[in-house]
Amino acid sequence: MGLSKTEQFTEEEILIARFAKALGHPARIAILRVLLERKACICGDIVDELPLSQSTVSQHLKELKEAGLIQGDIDGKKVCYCINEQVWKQAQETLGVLFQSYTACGSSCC
Amino acid sequence: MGLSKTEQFTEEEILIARFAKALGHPARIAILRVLLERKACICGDIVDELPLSQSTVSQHLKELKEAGLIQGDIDGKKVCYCINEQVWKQAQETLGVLFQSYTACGSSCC
DNA sequence: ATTATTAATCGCAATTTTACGATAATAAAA
DNA sequence: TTTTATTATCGTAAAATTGCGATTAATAAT
Repeated sequence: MGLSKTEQFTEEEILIARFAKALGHPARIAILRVLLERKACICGDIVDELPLSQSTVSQHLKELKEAGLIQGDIDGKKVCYCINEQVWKQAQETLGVLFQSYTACGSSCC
Repeated sequence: MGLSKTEQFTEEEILIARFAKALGHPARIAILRVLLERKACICGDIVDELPLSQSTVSQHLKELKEAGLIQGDIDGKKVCYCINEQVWKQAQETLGVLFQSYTACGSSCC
């Protein structure tokens, strides 16, 4: 059908998936890299850094913003985007916990 | 158009995005949790644990498998799935590096 | 006041994802 | 050998994603 039966899963599963989904496109990783690289946060020079149109980049920014990973503040006629520290760390934490919960199964699974 | 201009991005950006995308659905997080929980790896009892049909779960398993995060070995008429240690750690590493590359921008970005 | 610059949004098209039932395919059990 | 259990795959439908050009909105510059 196309839409997830989101209700059926735990809050944490949904949260982790939401963060991961936001990271699930090369363009958005590239955007985040630009934002991470320049400590001072940047505006729409991001567009110049990416091989995509302005509208497409804007849409990717929107998705990152909706996941909470970044925020954008208006500064004159430009908009300044940057990592949202709190949410970034939350994503780091929740995904980190998931990854760390793996303990090599010693012998022979599969 | 629907498909990413994947070629335009770096290998690493594509790799990270691929891992993240595989994690980008609550059902797949739930599946991984089942796999992580039971150290010994499990087969299609996963289906029983999820609020989705057999075919849907099978498809999610396929996507996790294609991303390399899990593997499935045939055991009689059952199939035993488990985390792929190597790839799991690679995903942990690459995503970890991304998250850690954030250094709080001290003063006032945005 | 008019003109440029910047960024968001709208509308559209192609593709992908999500989901399911039904159908294969495979192997164990009877 | 026929039946049963397990899992993958096919076909289909709805919805979401990706992408772009064109338009709008808002601010700065002239």
